[in-house]
Amino acid sequence: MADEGATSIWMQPEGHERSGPGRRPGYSREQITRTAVRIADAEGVEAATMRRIAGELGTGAMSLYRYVPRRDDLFDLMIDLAMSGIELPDGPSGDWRGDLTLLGRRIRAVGLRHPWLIALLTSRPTLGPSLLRVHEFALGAFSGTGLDIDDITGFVGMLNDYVHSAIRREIGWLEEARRTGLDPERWKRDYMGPYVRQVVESGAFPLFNRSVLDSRTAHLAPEERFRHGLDRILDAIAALIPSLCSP
Amino acid sequence: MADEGATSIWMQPEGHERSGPGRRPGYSREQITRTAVRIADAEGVEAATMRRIAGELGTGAMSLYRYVPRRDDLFDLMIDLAMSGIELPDGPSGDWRGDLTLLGRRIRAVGLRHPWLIALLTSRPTLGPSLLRVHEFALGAFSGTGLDIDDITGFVGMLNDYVHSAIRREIGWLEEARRTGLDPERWKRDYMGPYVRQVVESGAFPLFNRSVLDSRTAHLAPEERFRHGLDRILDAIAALIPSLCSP
DNA sequence: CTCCATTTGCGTACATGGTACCTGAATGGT
DNA sequence: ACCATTCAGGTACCATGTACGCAAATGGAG
Repeated sequence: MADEGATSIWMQPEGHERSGPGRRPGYSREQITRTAVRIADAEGVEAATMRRIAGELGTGAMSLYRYVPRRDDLFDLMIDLAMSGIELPDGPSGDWRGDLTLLGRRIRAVGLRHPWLIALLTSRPTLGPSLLRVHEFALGAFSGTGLDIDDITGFVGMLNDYVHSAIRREIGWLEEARRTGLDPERWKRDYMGPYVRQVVESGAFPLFNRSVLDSRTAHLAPEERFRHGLDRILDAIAALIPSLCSP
Repeated sequence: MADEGATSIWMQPEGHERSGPGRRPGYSREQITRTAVRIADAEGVEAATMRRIAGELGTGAMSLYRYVPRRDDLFDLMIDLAMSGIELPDGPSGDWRGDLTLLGRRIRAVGLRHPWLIALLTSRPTLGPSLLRVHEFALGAFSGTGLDIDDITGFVGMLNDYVHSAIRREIGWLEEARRTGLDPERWKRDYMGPYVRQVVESGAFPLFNRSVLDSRTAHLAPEERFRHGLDRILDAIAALIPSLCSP
């Protein structure tokens, strides 16, 4: 074979669909990816090791390498499988705000269902087909506004940035607690709590203190807080669309 | 000792400043952190292993554990050391746009100088003193605008989100190329290029195609592109500040 | 049916990582 | 001079990704 693994995983077909001689494959890329996702959902992405995935499938670790070139490529496949769970209308509805609100909520839903997703997604440049589909839908939401493609890309970027970091804020400390082995309540009270309390009581950062103590949105339910932030981003975008602001 | 490592690294002093009996320490937390940062800058954060850092200091890996409870805590220290390199005025100047532009450029500078910084920073909730100082400056930039603390927090978040993801876009693929062992030019041409070309030529994602092919900002110098995006975010924020829009 | 090139299954092995544990050396108070 | 205390760092353990090699399965050619 020429240059195995020297190109993107999306350029390498499974290769198990010829009809020549040789033993029939007993597994599949999708089956392996699904297993990895299931393990990562339940115990974190660091639990989805090659041996563990293979064990779950009843085979040896090295068998997986007949289907996936490297572990990093498996991450790309996991990301794309998770993103494929986002159901979207076939095209934009004409109501860009409604479309993007829907998209934001769907992304949040998969981000919570797969707590490893956002961390992987933002840790490496990846462009799987499902991600492209989602991205295309986001771009399409602005297609009726007469905006420049650069402006559209920028707005979609702003939205993505917000959605990703909001999800990270929502689950980041939970994941960190899990990684350190403490239960979340204990982590908040014994691990992070004392330090934040010390910082607050020192009075060295008065505005930080206000953002911790005087916040009204901090007491909202997570979904409400997400929606509130998303609305602000959409407000900001609306304020910058000339055809809506100064026609 | 009671509960070593059961609390944040920022709550655990070095402990090497008593005057009782016992051997004098030969190293320091800061020295170890500086060494780790130097290695990570040159060869990536994955090269900054405990053994490697210790070797660079001429000692054994286990000696480091007298100064740092876990490797993850060392990451927190590295993040904070890098952030401490950001020089800022003592307080806000009154020109919030100018202050935040300055801050954005400074963060970009350290993000490029330490290509591992943004990835670490966004991969775990950490709140070191230097990060707090920078955050407080960002919050302070809005202090003269009469805004609600929740609004200020939201705007600072928007800005942070943009700055972080812009830096990631700028260096993310370079880092990925280094991780896979290819030189950047080869990675772009042989690894990612063919896939993007295939996607473009398939015509399946017309708006994605336009964002790749018809972009004007894509041909700007990196710093210009960063400034342009930052200006758009600041425009968006300005448009949402009621005291500037509808007083 | 028999052979054989081809492909998969997977055990073995290696390099590398974090870090628990232990011994010995250094140090300052009594 | 003794000794509790603290640091240096070697050894060891376990987990990880994955290179390599061989046996088993498979379907076409004769």
